[in-house]
Amino acid sequence: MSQKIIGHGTWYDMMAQRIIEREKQLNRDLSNIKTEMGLGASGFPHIGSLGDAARSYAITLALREMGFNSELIAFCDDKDGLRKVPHGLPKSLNKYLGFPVSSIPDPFGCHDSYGQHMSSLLLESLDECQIEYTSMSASQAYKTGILTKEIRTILLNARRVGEIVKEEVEQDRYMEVLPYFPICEQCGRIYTTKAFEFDPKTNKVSYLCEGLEIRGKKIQGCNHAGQVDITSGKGKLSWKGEFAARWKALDIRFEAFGKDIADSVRINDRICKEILNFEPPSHAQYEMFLDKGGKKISKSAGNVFTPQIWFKYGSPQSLLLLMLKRFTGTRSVGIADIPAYMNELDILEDIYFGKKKIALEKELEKLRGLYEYCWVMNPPETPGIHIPYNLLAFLAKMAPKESKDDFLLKKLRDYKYLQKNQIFDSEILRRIDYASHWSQNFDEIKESKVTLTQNDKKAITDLISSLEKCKDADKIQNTIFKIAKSNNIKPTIFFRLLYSILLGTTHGPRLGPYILTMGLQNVVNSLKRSIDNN
RNA sequence: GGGCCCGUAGCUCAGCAAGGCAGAGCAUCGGACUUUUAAUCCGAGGGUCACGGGUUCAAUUCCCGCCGGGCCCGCCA
Repeated sequence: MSQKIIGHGTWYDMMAQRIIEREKQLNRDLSNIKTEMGLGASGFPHIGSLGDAARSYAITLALREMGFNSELIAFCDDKDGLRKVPHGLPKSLNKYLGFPVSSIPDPFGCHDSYGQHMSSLLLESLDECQIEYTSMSASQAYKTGILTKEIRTILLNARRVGEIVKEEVEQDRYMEVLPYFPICEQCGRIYTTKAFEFDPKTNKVSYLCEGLEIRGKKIQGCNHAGQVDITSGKGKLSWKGEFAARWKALDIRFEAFGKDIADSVRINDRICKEILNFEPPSHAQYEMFLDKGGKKISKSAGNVFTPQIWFKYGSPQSLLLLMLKRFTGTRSVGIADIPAYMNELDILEDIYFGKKKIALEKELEKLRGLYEYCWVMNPPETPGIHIPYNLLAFLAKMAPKESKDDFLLKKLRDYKYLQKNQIFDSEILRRIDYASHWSQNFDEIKESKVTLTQNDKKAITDLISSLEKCKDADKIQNTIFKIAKSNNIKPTIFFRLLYSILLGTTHGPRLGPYILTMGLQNVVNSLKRSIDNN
């Protein structure tokens, strides 16, 4: 009954404790507990890839909070072959299908290779979130030979590997083919080769470049028959085996994974244990992120929801909140959810700083912990100013282009979010930036046609002639009321009408000052147009 | 064929990996205030937590089953 709260009370703390217990039972060295994430480099990284990192890093943080050293290894799968040209990239890349992504030129011309371009996009987003990692890449690993011992063991036990694969997923392939893909020395492709013999004396694998069918599409091989030295870096293990090799060689103790590779992980666990004699790392399986249409967010499909897109509208912490608040469960996510996560982070911040009370201690600790994880354990010392996202987006939309900052400053002071003489700090500017992007892209003022009655038209005509005489805000404000009343229109209704014409919404900022900032003549023109259009 | 997730207020969902109060936002309705300002403030209604069993002093939460919706894998990675 008496429940002691573990760490910060989150799932990550519990998992970390479980890992420690397991490692202690296994009697393994705890001086540096490594977690790992794999990062794909064959397409634009989507937010799900960042989720993998966020969750593994949260475990690393939790382990550190418990007093252990821990390190996140970001392992870049840059020897994977290109299977499909991602949407939005030139068709000319088709000629590189089957090539390791690290040997394909960067179509953007800014990195050493296609693979490096893609993986750097994800690494940049990790930096943005202040996720610390030790970067490694497959090409580097195979070249420097850190996996050689494991590769040898796996190839020498290829028959057993084949049996495990068959037992787990009923796939026959590796009963005959070695779980190793040489890069064809003649055509440069990797998945087209079939490795059939390993000579432990020379470390050489014999292969035939016979081609491979992927998703119904055949990638042609060149029929070259050759040999490759496994220590040369000119080939790689199949995923069914490579994880295990990595885990052992790098001494990995935790790796989270998406359910799409659950089978591979299960197979690798067995290979790791039964063939490499190494207890596989602890695991946690998470669900895929779905886009709002319910389809898996895929690296090669169009309209990829990338971390970079998120950062346009929301903070890194809000993205981490999305990733960390729940571990299980399929998540549907779209750009439209960003404001909600921004607001939720503000609520968490209120809880963290005790501004908002939570009755249950367990609940309180968990939410405080979640907040700290979102800030990768470096939360701000003082709470920020919490301007609701929607309000900012709304104000940003309403603001006259020429004097946006003045307008926002005044409104935020009026609404008491800012003190009388307070000016924007970097935090508020950031929020304004997010909200402005939002309103520009998703809430554009529509040129909706407003239907006017004869009476409306008359009132507006009256307003036009009065406006031309007005010079100050209060006078304009009063004039609007007077005209509404003199035309037998309820002020509320009349205001709503004017907002519709001028802003395309039913409400907005105090009209007097707004009309002045917009420019009297502009307003008059706009009103005239609305009458003419009816 | 194998596996996973979801089902909670009219809507969107939180709560479930640590069993102990049925929750939030929006919407609806009522009231107050109003020279409009994501108007604001106060209040109300709304639930078989999909369904059936089990464990338990106690189950939305854990276990088994079942129905419905969705996803992943079954090439490669």
